[in-house]
Amino acid sequence: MNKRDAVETKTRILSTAEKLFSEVGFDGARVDDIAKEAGVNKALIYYYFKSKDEILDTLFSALIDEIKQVLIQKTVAGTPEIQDNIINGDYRPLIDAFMDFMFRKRKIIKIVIGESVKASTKLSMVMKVGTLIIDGEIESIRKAYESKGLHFSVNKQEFLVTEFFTGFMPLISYALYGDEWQKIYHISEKDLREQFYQSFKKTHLAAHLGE
Amino acid sequence: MNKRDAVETKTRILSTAEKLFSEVGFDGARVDDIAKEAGVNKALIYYYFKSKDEILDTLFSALIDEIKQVLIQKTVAGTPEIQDNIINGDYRPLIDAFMDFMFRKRKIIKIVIGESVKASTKLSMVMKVGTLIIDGEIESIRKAYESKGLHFSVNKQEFLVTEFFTGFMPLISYALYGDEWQKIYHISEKDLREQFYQSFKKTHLAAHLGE
Amino acid sequence: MNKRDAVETKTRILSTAEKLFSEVGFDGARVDDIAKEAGVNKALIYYYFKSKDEILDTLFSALIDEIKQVLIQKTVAGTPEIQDNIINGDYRPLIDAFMDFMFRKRKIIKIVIGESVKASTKLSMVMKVGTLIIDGEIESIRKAYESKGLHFSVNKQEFLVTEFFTGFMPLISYALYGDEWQKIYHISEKDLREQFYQSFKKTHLAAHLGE
Amino acid sequence: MNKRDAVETKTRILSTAEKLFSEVGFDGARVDDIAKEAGVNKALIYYYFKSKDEILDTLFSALIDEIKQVLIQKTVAGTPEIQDNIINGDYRPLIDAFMDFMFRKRKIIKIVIGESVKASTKLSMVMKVGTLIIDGEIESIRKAYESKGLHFSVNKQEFLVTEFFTGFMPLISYALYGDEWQKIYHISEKDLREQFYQSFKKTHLAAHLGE
DNA sequence: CATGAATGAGTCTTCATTCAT
DNA sequence: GATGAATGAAGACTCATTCAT
Repeated sequence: MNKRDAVETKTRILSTAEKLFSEVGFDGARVDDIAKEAGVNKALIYYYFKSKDEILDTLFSALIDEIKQVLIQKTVAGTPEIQDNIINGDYRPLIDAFMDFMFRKRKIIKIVIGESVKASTKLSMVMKVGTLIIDGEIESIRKAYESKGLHFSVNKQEFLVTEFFTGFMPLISYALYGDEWQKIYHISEKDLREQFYQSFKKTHLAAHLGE
Repeated sequence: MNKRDAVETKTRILSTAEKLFSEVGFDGARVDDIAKEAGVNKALIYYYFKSKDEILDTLFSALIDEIKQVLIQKTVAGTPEIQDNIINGDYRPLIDAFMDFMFRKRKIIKIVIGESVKASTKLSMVMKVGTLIIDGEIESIRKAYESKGLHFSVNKQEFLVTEFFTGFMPLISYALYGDEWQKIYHISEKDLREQFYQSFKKTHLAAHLGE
Repeated sequence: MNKRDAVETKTRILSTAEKLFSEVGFDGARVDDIAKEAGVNKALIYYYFKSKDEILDTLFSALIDEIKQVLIQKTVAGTPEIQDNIINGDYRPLIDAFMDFMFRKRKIIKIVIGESVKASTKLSMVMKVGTLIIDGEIESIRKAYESKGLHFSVNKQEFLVTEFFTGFMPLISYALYGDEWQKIYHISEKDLREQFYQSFKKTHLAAHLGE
Repeated sequence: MNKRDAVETKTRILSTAEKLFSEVGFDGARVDDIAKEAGVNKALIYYYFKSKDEILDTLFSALIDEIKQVLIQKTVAGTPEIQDNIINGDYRPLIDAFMDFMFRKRKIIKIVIGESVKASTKLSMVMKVGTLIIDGEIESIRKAYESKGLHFSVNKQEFLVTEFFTGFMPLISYALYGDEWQKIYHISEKDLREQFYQSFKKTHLAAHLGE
């Protein structure tokens, strides 16, 4: 096997683990099953990863890296258009980008949430990621304002609470329960997302606008 | 041992299980530890419950029962005062009652969320409970309106999406991460709750008022 | 409960145990199940019997007692008619009595055989019972002969081997597998028994006659 | 470890299980003890076998395979000499081969009988094996006759009953209780076998000859 | 006699992890 | 890189038996 194959093998292990962790939880997933479903020998998993925990850590790190990437791309390093939209209160493109990302990553998000509710966890990944995103958001908005010569100030603590509980968590919830909602109410992802966006707009975003 | 003791023993097992499940997750909790911490013989747990799963089911059922109880008490069967408040858009007492309940029940709520994100779960408890609560809410509001000879109508699907994702889930999030937030930001429960309420008011509740 | 009921309760426990032991083996049977099926409290079983083993011992003792009873009644203490038959080589009534008994007792016989094949068992019940019966048989034949002023002599060891392996064990086998044979070959107990008797007659009994 | 070792390990587990099952019964045997006595890690047993039951099944299958092998070798595919013997009514070599086999396999035969008397067992192994052997026997005799231009006919049902209860079961009994008999009556295997053969000859085989 | 509650000592089975090749 | 074999440490669940009333 050449390097490309090796990388591919490791990736296959990771995505299989992601799938299984999201389906049955981290504790519920068996390394045996990951091996079987990934089509590799179990010992090989331990060749690539020191432990089952390290697989999870790798997935988490990758998630955080991607989030940073998306944040930078979609906000801070966003096009002048995006920045205009933000100032004009048209968050639609931003939210859409975010929802795309979240929906695509819903498997690992489920894992993160599943792990975060265990009290044993040190600093919950959710708060870690939430704070990360919100900080990025603040920065992005500030930058947008500044690029127009405007000033943006905010009560950090108040802002955080609002963003985390009424902005970030609803979006996360969409990633967690969107699938199920579609099934129960026989609604397409597109339609549900539109409904969600309307709700989000008239609640969370309305507050943004109002400020 | 008389009947009272037996009931007490079973209750002790249940609350110990609730505690451990919430701390390390359902899979992470050991029946041995539940027994040890509850001060009972392990076999006794299996005398009262067919399996570890049945302990969880019992906790879930009890939660749902309590929620129904609270709902009825605080809304549909509420005092005229409560009903007046609803019509006047003063949801504070209602929300407070709810947050009290949720904060008190945060241990089991964490378990529910932890289990709900596993795809294997049939109909996620969260959606079950969420729908239950929202239906109760609708009924309560309708009843409040009708008692004043007013009419209350709502687009059910739209209402559900809004209530679930931007109303129910933020409240759940408060139960999930309130503790951690307090620790990280060195803020008391009372203060955090006030902040949360203000955020909730200017986002979710504002939409209610606006309708 | 008066004494009659108490006896009845104990009997019910015994017959339920006999049934379960024969169905799933001694090890496979649960005291819990005996209690449930007998409709008594589990602790009550321990009031009547010191242990699960003692239930088995009681069943075994009762079996041996009954065998002795039957033997005496049907052979040694048999009517002159029976004794005539024996001398004339007409074992039919004797064999019939025996098969009746065995078929009726097939449940406990299954238990005895099941236990006897465990090497750990001290002296196998089977050999104990087998020897008991064969000794009785010898005595009965001798007595029949003597009552007619005839003499009956036998090479004990040779007789024992023949009686045990080609006489006693086929009869036991009938008790063990008669039920199943009926089911598989769709044959009534009456017909199977007739076939068995013919086979037994032309093999084992023929040798008796020939002597 | 190479493949040869692996096979050897699995075999060791099987023969240890066979030994223990025959000593204390299937239910009485502990997987822990099998592991300890086979000198392997307990988990390794579950690497090779899905469950304790599967160990038993494997032993049973192997027994049936061996029986088929012996049958073919000793009868249908037997030498002309063997076939001559059968026609001449000299079953000694055949019976000897059979008794050798049975005595060698007495451990697993005890297990089979022990399990077969449990009503829960589907189609009792004993009847399965018994029928298998008897069918093979019929075939072998028929073939011997035909090779000499002779005709062999038989009433199947009658033949089966005779062979099973007065031929097969006494032989089985010898495997079950031969050991014990030797101990009780202080007789060598060789002598007991001779006695058994004489008894078998003048009962079961005499009927064969007479036909 | 009778019972619900309680227990100690297993018993099978699982699982993350490692070893030898 | 890759694999079949092997292992230590638990884990859920069971069961005969006893206790208190």
